[in-house]
Amino acid sequence: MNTEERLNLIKRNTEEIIGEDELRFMLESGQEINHYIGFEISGKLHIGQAVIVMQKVKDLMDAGVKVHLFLADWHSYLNDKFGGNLEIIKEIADGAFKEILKASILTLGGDPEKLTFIKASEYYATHPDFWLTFLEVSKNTSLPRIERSISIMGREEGQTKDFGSLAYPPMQAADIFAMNIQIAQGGIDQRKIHVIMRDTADKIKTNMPMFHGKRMKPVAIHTPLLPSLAKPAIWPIPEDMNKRELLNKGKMSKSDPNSAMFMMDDPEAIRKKIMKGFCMEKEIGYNPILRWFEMIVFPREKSGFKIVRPEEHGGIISFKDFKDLESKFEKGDVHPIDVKNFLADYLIEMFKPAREHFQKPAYKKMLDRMEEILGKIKAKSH
RNA sequence: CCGGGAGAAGCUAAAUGGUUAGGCAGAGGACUGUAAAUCCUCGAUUAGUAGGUUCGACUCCUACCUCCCGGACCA
Repeated sequence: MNTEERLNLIKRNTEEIIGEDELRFMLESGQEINHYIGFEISGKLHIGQAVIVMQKVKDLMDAGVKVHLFLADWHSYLNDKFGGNLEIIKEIADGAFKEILKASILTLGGDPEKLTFIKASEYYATHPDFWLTFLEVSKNTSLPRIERSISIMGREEGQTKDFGSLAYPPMQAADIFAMNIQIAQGGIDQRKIHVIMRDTADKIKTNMPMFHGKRMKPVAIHTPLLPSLAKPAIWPIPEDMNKRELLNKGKMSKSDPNSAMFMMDDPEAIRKKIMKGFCMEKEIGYNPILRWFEMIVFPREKSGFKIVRPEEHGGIISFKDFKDLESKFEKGDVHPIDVKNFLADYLIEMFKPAREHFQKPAYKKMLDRMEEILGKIKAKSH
């Protein structure tokens, strides 16, 4: 693969890349590039993470980048995951959660053995100078900025937060510096923190961001968020609102079981969730189902695909690319049921490896154990 | 630590001490070749916890817990 091919692989299906010049420079140098993406330890990964985010991890692997999956156990504690129980968080991080990440990459056709995991708590224990970097980031960022960046933790604005949660953004930035990362990956919701990271990069002295002897700001790669299939909060959407923007805002939430889909969902559950999806006939402005085609199906079916329907509903119809699907949908040549049926079948087939992986007793046990813990925490908090 | 306020379903919210309205979300059904919209149906053996007063407590009292707001302490 030449530089251009590697760059294109890294860039495809991203929302944005901050620092493309640096990225190009690094690729041209031929030197090893360190990537990282942090995961909070929560329950199962919804497919926005397992498919969209992990596909980018695989792209980076394929482009010859050294990828690292950062298990952010301390961050999860700060963000009250698993009832804020750090011991449970650590256990899940080493068990079910890591296994889910491996299964994701397996499903996407990658080699789980090539993934490098780093657990935050272990990293901090062996790298005490992390904390000086943490202070340096903190010292060079304003309080309002930290507060603004904190919405990524899934909190509403104005909601009360403890002081510890303010440590989260500088920690995340310091993680990147301390581990000598050149590419920080995340969903577009991570943007504010990554910008803080890049803005403070020049001020850092202890773990100066370097690339083979040259000072360099880490690059940020952001993937789009897979929208929830639920109907928008307001419908019909007023003329002056940007439908696409709204669609991205309605991201999937794990806490809402109906808005989130998981790779290990059984076929009936997948089908049901797709069928429940909001999908207006001929509406292409706000249509999460079509957006899923754009984000999941077309990147994998580069030469297009066809939908086989009963004769009374039009018979076989094929699409060469997303625009083609959109225009046919807008004209009413394709019905919501047609695309829903196809999408359900497609996802059921696509997630088969993950489903089978977690049917193996050892892994199933891990999942069950995690569900059990989550259930207990839920019961306790009521 | 002191003072003040609050705690009712997933969220929100009314009811002079008389046996928990309503709204949103959710579930089921009808109608659409999906979903949405609309229409029907359902949902707390129960009010932060534990006691007490009373014929009767969400409502009054006491203690404790949690959260919010002030103040004190500033070595």
